[in-house]
Formats: sequence, C-alpha cells, structure tokens
Amino acid sequence: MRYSKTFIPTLKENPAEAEIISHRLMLRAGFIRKLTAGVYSYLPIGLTVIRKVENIVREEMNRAGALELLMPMVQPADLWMESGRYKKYGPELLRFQDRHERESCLGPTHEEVITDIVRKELHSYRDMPVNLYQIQTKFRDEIRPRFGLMRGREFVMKDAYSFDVSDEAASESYVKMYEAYKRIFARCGLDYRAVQADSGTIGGSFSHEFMVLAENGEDTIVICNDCEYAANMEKATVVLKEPADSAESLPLEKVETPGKRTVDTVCEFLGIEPRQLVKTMVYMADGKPVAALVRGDRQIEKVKLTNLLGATELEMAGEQEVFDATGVPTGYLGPAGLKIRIVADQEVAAMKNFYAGGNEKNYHVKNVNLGRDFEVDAVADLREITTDDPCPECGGRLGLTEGIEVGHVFKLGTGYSEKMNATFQDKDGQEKHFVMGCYGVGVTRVVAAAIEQHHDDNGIIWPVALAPYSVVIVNLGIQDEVINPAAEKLYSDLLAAGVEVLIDDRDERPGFKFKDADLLGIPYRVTVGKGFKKSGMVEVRERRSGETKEMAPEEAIAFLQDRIREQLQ
RNA sequence: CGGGGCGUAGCGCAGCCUGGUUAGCGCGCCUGCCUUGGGAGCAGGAGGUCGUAGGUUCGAAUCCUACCGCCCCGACCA
Repeated sequence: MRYSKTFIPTLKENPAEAEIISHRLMLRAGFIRKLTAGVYSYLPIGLTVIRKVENIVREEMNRAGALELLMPMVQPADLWMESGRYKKYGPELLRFQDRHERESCLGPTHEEVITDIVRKELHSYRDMPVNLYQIQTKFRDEIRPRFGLMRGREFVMKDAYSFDVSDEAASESYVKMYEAYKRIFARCGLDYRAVQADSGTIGGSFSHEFMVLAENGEDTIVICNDCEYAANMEKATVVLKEPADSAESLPLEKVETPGKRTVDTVCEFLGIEPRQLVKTMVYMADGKPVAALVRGDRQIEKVKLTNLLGATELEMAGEQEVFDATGVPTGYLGPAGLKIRIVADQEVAAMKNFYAGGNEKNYHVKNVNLGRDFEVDAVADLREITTDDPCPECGGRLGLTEGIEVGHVFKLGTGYSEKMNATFQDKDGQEKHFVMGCYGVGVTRVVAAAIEQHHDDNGIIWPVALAPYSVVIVNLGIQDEVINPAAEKLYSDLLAAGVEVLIDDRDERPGFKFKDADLLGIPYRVTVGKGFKKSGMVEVRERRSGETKEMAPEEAIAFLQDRIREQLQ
C-alpha cells in the first residue's frame, strides 16, 4: 500500500477523550474514530488489524472443526422469552419495537438464535458433534462504556456454540475449544493466562476465561506461585485455613457502643480486632432484603453472593432500605434477632463468641453464636480471596494480577436446550436434549489488549501477526533520481515476495515520516535515503528493539522475509 | 444510577469570574518561497450557529433556567 493513497489520519496531540494507552494510541494512529459513547468506526488501518485477528480466529476455529455461519443482529423478543433471558438479561439488552410493535432486541450474544436453528434442523445423534460459529458485531448497552475498544457497547466478537449428545462428548468439545483458544492467543503474540471463571448471565457449569496480563486490566485474577492454578477473583475458592473454634459458648452480652458504626471505630472502642467481629451487610436481591455475614476484616465477593442467592440483580441496600427492612439503623445490624433472610460466609460459621451489631442504635453484642443466637439459610464461601489465603489446589502462595478478558469458554449443559425444547433422537431411539457449550473471543478487545501489552512512548509495537503491515519503507528522496527508483523497486520486490508492505511516498520531511512509522507500530522499517546514495545500503530497523542494520536492498528482502516467517510461527 | 468535570475552527486549548464593536492562540489544512535522517522556517490565506432551547439585558461565548452530549471516579461504608 502507498501511504499517499491510503487514509491514515494520525494525530500529533493526545485527544482529550482518551485516558488509557490503547485508546489514545488507536485514536492518534488513525485506527478508530468515535461516533458516540462506546461506538466506534474502524478506519482502514484499524480494520486491517481487526481482520488479522479475525483470520487467526477463523483459521483456528476451522482447524478445530467448527463451521462458520452468520446470524442476524436483530432478534425477536419471543426467543428470549423462551429462554427466560428477556427478563433476566437486564438493561444491557437493547430492546425496541419494530413498526408492527413487535418486541425486538439487538443481539448481545446468540444462544437463542443458534439453539433455534439447531432444534429445527438437527434431529439425530448422527448429526453430532457440531460446532457453529460466527464473527459478528454485537451490541450490549453497557452501564458505562469506557476505554475505547476495551469496553465498548458495540464490538466485534467471535461466538461459537457446540452441540453434543452427552455430557462427556460436550467435555470433549470444550477441551477442543480450550486448545484452539490457546493457539489463537499465542498466535496473536499475547501474554495470557487461562483462568477458572464465573459463568455470569449466560449460565452453565464450567468455564474458563482467557486473560491478557496488562496493567490496565479491568479484572483482578488470582494466580498461584507454586502451581498452575489461576482464577478470576470472583470465582477463586477460599479454603478455610483454621479449624472451627471449639470454645464453649459464653452467655450473650449487650455492650454499649455509642455512635460507633464502623468496624474500625467499634473495634477501637471495644479494644478488639476486626477478626473477632462479624459484619452484617444488607443487600437487595431482586428487590428483597438479604443479610450477608462476613468476618469484620473481610470483604463480601458480590458475584459469589449473587450466585448463592440465584439473584438477577443484587445491590447493597441504602440506609433507608435497611431501616425499612429491619427497623435498625446501619452500623448496628447483627444476626441475632434479625428478621430477614440471612446467609453466612463459611468463616463466620466456624467462629465462636464473636461480636456483632445489637440491632439497636448504639449497641453491639458479644459472645454471639450461630445455632444458639441465630440461624442462617445458607453457609458458603462468600468473601473475597486475599493473598494470605492458600491456593485451593496446592496450598501454595497466591498472587494477584490485572487482566483483560479476551476469551471465554463455557460448558452450558442442557439449560438452553431444555428451556427451548431442543432435542434429537439418540441411538436408543430416545429424545434427548442437546448438551451445549459456548465460546467467545472479543476480537476488537484483542486489538486493544495487544496494544496495552505492546507499546512504548513513541506508539504501538505490533506483534507481526497482528501488524497492519509487516514493513514500512520510508522513502526519503521522493524527488531524487537515485533514491526514489530504489525505494520503488524495493517496494515492488517486497510485494512480489509476499511481504505486506507500506511505502511512505508522501512529500514530507524525514522526522515526520519516522514519527508516523513509530506511532503506527509497524514491526520493521526500511529507510532509503542519502545513505543509499553513498553506499547503496538501506537501513533496516526493528520497531521493538530499535536495532538498526545497514544492508543492500536484496539482502534486506531476504532478512525481512526470514524475520517475519520466524515470528509468525 | 450516585459523584465530579467538560462542551468555543478538524485536534488541543485561552477568553467566561468582573456582559460591550472585527472571538483569540498552538497544531493541522490551502498558496508560495525555502528546507529535507526524528513531527523545520518565513510570508500570505481559508475555516466558528461559542452544544441546544428559553430567559435576564440597550447589548450574552460570558449571567440565569432547562435539556442534550462527552469524559473520569464510584457503585466491595454499615
């Protein structure tokens, strides 16, 4: 491609709207432009990179035996009502009516549509296994879109759905996808980890997230330093270290705590440690109040609580809501005598004679005990894991790191096929529900994540596999009767050698072209300038290392072909 | 949704507090000269419903009200 013939509107200054690196660089390098909040146009060079990711995904999906199709973006509400998600999905699902006042929505994902296709067209165990995928624009009306392509409302996603005859067969499909995903992200040149994850709204029994490690990650992941365990914070299993306290139950006692409403102030006032106290957090689970108990020095993990309660919407109750539900002002809530539903973290169930709110203004109580002073609906792992907790697999030391979720694989089971009555006839003549799996890759997010991971002060540094061009030729002698033809010959020779090359044939000063080349992040730069006039040599520079070498043009072609081939392995 | 900030030329900003004639600056863009290995220099030029609507006033980018849009933080205190 000729720079003079393409459309790469680079910006010298940082756009005010962008905060994080990938967003800033994509705007500056002319990859994207915003249309409205969370919705972007992909300009030619940005689209080129998106296509690179898509092609890698497509190749690996095909290699794994999946079949590409394309489903509609506009979907009828009926289907979503069948699966029960029209209610459950929440405001992220953009709903609207068409001219006939038919309820419709924009597809944030396609389980319903694919299940509908399969139930209509596949009827026999002989048709399976089957794995269907598409690469398509999705729309999710995010609460707060941010960070450019990282959390947009509209984005490109690859979504695949597998259908199997049995749970065991579905596990095989799952493993196939898991392996395909490892290849995809490795080929994209990303440093990533596959972690155990929460399965969220889509539901299901087993799932892994593929996380790109980057400082600007939106998720925190837990990694074991001593084994292969890695999990999303939301999912990471807390293992009880200490055995249950076997102390004798002491008599319940009321203690006055005037004006002391927080864990810290109560502890300071009573001269105790937060670990001796249980805090009572009230949440509104789909509109109903629930109290969750956790040790004073712990934090509730909201996702764990949501899953335990089976709730769609879970928010902390406001002061007024708490008072309306319990008759107690916040700060003095405790389990003993509380009239709403109570669930407890496993750690609380192991505690004896602890402190808690007295359910009366300015009072707490001591020597509270589960079973004697209160009952709970459920005991479960409800708290956030910490680096002091042992690895649930090997007992080793845990570390925390930030990550960007770029892929997610789920084993769905028969949830959708049952709700939507999708069945096939098995060998034995029995009608059975399809056992499903679903597998997503955030294509546009991969692009953002790659930049987060690969950049410097001068701009992007693309891995060769994702680079819009592998090589940029900087022609420093447009008007020169020696340099210009040499640069042009190098360009056509590289093209002929199958190298993806951009030639900067603009009538601009050298510094200007160098800055743009760096900003765009093209892995190799070949400068044809006055050096060529003197010695017949061109300068080859690697973007990542900054290393430069002088060589003859023919040599440069061979060198570049080698390096590119090497890096595409 | 709660909190904060911002909307003035394609981009980045000043002007607003304390209202007053042709609304500025840098970058970018156009023309010419000059220059050519890290975003040059000089000269000339084009480009703006000051987010929208209403109000106050002789007069509004500036003051008031409402609305719209965008960005950031939070939604893990009890």
